[in-house]
Amino acid sequence: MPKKNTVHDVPGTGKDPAPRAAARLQMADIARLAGVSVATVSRALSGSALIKAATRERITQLAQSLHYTVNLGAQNLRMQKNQTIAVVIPFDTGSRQHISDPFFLSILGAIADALTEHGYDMLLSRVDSEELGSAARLYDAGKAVGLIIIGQWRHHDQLNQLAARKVPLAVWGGELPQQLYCTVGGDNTNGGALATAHLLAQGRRRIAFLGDAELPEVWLRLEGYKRAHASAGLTPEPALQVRVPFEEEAARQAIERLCSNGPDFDGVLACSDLMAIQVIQALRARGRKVPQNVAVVGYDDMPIAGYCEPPLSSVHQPVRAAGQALVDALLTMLAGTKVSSRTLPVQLIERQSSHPAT
Amino acid sequence: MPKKNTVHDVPGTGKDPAPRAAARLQMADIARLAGVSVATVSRALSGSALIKAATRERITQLAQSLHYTVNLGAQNLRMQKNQTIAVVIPFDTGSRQHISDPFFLSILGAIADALTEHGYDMLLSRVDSEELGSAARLYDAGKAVGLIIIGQWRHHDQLNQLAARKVPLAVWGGELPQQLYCTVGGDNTNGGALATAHLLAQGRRRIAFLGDAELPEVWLRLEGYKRAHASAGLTPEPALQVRVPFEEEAARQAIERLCSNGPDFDGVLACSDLMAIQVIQALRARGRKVPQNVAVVGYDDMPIAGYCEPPLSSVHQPVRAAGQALVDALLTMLAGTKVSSRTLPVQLIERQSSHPAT
DNA sequence: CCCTATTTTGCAATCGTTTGCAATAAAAAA
DNA sequence: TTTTTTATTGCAAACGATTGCAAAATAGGG
Repeated sequence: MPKKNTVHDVPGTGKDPAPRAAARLQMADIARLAGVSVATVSRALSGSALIKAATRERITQLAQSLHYTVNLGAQNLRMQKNQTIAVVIPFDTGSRQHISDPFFLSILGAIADALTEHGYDMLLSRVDSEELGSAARLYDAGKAVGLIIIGQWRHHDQLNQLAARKVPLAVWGGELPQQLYCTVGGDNTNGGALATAHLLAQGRRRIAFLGDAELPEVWLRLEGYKRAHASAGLTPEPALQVRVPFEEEAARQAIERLCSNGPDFDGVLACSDLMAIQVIQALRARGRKVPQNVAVVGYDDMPIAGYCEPPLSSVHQPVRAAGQALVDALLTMLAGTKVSSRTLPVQLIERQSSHPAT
Repeated sequence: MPKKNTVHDVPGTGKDPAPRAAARLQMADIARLAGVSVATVSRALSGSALIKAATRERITQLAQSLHYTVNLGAQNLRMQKNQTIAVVIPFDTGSRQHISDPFFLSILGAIADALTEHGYDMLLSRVDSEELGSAARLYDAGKAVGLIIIGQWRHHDQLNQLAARKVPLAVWGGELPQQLYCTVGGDNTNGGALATAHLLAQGRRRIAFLGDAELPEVWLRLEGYKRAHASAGLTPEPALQVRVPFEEEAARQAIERLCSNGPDFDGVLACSDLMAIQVIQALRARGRKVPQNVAVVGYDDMPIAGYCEPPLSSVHQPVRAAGQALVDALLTMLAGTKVSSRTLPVQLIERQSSHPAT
């Protein structure tokens, strides 16, 4: 059988009986149309000085008018390059809803922008956080030259394994002791400390901490919480440190449990704004006033924080800078330079949820 | 001359002779290690029955232990296939913040899931909405086989041009008259009508409509708003239809202007939850109570809607279904079947922001 | 008008896979 | 054993681009 599969169906021609998808234009087509060889077309399109200016111009025009663009797959193959970075958003089995946390989404936007700026494409992929290792699939398969992983969750070890395999990797999260990979993250310890100190300064003495300390970032915030207490010469009550996962309704339930059984409290540090908002609502439902009876501070300082009722105090994370930093880290890594983890400064935004009514 | 041009020049590095990026493993390596030809490896890894079971097993093991995966770029090239879809999020020049609207982000998550389910990879890209045409770059360059565009904004025409060029395209947005491309969207007209009818049923008679009617989706909602008035035998006052772009603070300002100058109103239909929340806050600041003085309904029904104070009535859009539908539409289109636009049902979720206090 | 520089162009090999076909090895039949 | 079949494997030509080198075309000098 002859090489039949090289159908050069010029789009739109004739009455092709099989409604094939408009045959892709390729360099050979342009070459034929311009009456030159593919080599010439290739050089012309890449602006090589070897090609006579007139020819180059003519070819460029032609390509443009036909909306021809070199096939990046083939180009990458030949040139051994690849301008794609995979961004991985892990989700928890079962409640696969992490992507809905506004914070992760906004950092995603920041990363997208930073990558675009550097001329990279972004491959987005969700993987089960239990199988973070499989995040490297895209790397192993050569679809991406590096990985940015949003959140380390409880899988420090898997990330370490990836790093050990020399997979280029930048992770949004907290810096941990035995860490082989590079992280970029907000200063969680300081964030926790700032918020706690602020609440203490308001005279609150029984501050509940809501978050899942199994997650490195949260654990660090808890450290800050403890540290702030220590600096004030206080010891926080363990029962006030409540394990609350990043899940729908979890914060509300936690508060309700706390109100019913738990020790009393007059302040709350929640590990996300979403949690904080639920807390406020739950407290309201119980007839406790915010901030009069209980002062509440959230985390992340998403846009909604400013629009709540009462406006929510929150620890601001520098999202745009974070995206930039992650991308920078990965790219310098790819350039062969060793990079160390970075901690970005955070800032407490005080609003009414943690102030006596004015 | 020997094939010397395989210089793995790491970008930026000057004269480093050694520190090359961990040479990528390829099929030839596996072949050498297994003592067979690449053809055999290729067949073994694809599970061909031509290869003796024992050999196949041995090769598979070897590849696995070395974390080898076929290079998808090369594979795609050879097999003329491509399992990547580009998802485009347009942003407005200047205020490049559309991606921060929680709604777009959550639909993004839904699309990601649907694509993963079908075995497609997702390339995320942001483009200036003024140059929507350039969204096709990824398609022309063969990096993606089709496009999903989130929001048509004010660029119906550019989308039509893309469609005319036969770029496989599915767009989240409203269905318009002269439309060549396929859209999937919520039933905006009905959404607008439902919300308005609800407000009318609460006895509200002067309902402000906040949104930018230049956007097709908003325009359709406005149609619904008018239709609902008509069915009730009423005529809405034009001055109550306020043009508010999807921008930070815009809704607040609009409400303030309305309170100061504009005609009086006792109900508001806002075109996103974010707007609605700003509205509530702005009204509060003016001393007007929600819902007693003014009833407010939002749009999208994002998770925050339920957590506001008061909880926000909103028109729920089926985000997950939307993601699925977009992906389905594009994939059937790619399969060669013609698909027509789809309108998904929406649902009014009544909460306290539009009810008399109970 | 011929010969040598200098531009422009094209040939062909290559990137990492897949796959039709021919070649080899093993098994079955004679 | 020799011959025929039937399992296994390898060769080599694609896929759509890039690029070193040589060939062709043009220009410059006698």
